[in-house]
Amino acid sequence: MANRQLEAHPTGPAADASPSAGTARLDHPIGQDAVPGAVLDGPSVDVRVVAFTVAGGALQVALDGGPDAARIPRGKPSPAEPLDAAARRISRAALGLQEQYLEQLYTLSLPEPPRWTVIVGYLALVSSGRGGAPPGDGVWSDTADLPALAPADRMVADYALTRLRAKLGYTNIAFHLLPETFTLTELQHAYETILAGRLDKRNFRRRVIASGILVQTPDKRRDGSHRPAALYRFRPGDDRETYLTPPWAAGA
Amino acid sequence: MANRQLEAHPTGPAADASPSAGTARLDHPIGQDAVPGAVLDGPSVDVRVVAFTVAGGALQVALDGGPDAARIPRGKPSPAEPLDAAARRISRAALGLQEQYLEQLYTLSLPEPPRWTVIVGYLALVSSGRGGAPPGDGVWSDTADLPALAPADRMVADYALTRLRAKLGYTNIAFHLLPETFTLTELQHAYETILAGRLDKRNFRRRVIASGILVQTPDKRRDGSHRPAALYRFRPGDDRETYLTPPWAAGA
DNA sequence: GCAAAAGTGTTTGACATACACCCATGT
DNA sequence: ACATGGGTGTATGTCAAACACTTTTGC
Repeated sequence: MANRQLEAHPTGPAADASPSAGTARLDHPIGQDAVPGAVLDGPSVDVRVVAFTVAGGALQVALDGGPDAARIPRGKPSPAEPLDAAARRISRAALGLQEQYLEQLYTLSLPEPPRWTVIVGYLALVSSGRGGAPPGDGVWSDTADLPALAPADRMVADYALTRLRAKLGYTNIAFHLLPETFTLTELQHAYETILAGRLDKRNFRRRVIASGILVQTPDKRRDGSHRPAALYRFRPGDDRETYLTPPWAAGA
Repeated sequence: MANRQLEAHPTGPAADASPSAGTARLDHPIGQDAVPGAVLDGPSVDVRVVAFTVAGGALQVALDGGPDAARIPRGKPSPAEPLDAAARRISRAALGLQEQYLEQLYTLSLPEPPRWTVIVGYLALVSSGRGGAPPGDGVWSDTADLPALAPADRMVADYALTRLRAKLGYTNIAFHLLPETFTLTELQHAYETILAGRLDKRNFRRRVIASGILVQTPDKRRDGSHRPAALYRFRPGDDRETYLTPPWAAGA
């Protein structure tokens, strides 16, 4: 059944990026120190973190694995490690910085060779302040122009983007994509970038101010030959996302 | 492999129904040349289904395992089985009927002895038409008066209830708890039972009618010494829940 | 003084809420 | 005729959407 889903993805070249292709997959989750011929009785658990940031007016996703074998950052949780902790660790290793938001998305089971794998997908948001490219072979890749991905990676990435867009409508999640201080115009641009649409300046400002999650700093930003913009800060404490993440998520 | 047999699994039939139970793991991708005593490097995957129904004016949860060891119905997916399919199978085995709604909730990893376990939690809704008690040692237990549960079970159950309540506000999920035809008063009572609060009759009817998800049947129900009530039916097709379940969830 | 982005209010329609009485039936 | 639950409409407030001009700065 799951195979049908995978094969139904008409991504074309994506098929070649499938985990089973090529020999250069030394970092495959189970390829590390597997005892040849050992009985592997449970599935391999694979935590995959789809990390977004906003840069250059575009929504970007962190990928690693090099340009010809792009992959979503991933890793295996150790038995004693909560899944959320594993996702945090993987995210930080792949990005070289702290994500501002992390949320479990969905879990799926793939019967694919070389091994039964349970994939736990996570969504991470990274503030655009942390600028540069991720360390190692990681890159930030424009969501509008993604390289070929393995079908499972593409599913997880597509779903992460869907959820990110949906959550923009009813949460304050977008603030996690901005640097510590920012102007209202920058905030609005972040929304517009993710939603791929325009928003009314006055209505946007009214709503976001009325929501009470912003604090205006005394500082202003002088940007060019025009009036300087007031800088705002995300009010600490209103931080935690609420009911979509279980209260006990700390132990996940 | 032997460890799998040791894992407490009093579900009886449900556990035995798993294709992977027993010794013949011939379909395992790389387990063909099994070496006894080898390292068990993957976790046990445990799908747990929190099934709700409305009966007797109360919200109830399906439990099995007997009165002194009440547990949430559970089972193990086989490697080739999508998690959603496993949840459906477990749900039907435990309830002896088809659930009307099934949604993945959250995945957590427990280092607890006797073995590393990854729990995938599901929410199921059962229409109150299907009346009686579940088969075997299963019972419907009032949510207001739950027996003692293992901590993990209680977390999953509490979270399922939280999500159910939250989703009532912005989805049509509650229709899955009702029989095929029902009166508007019954529908309203279901909402009130779950939310533990009163709703205004006229506003409730106006909204639910305006939403367009109901079709009035030509029939009426004569109930007592009062005017008969019109029977409604949940319009088919508006059925599937939308953006909280991934589009590819069929393969999960 | 002009270009360029920041900032600011009012009007309008849609929707949620509060609220009370008549209707159809069985006894 | 009366008891019981089924069924209906109106007035009010809240909130989101549409819409255009003035302000501050650098050059």
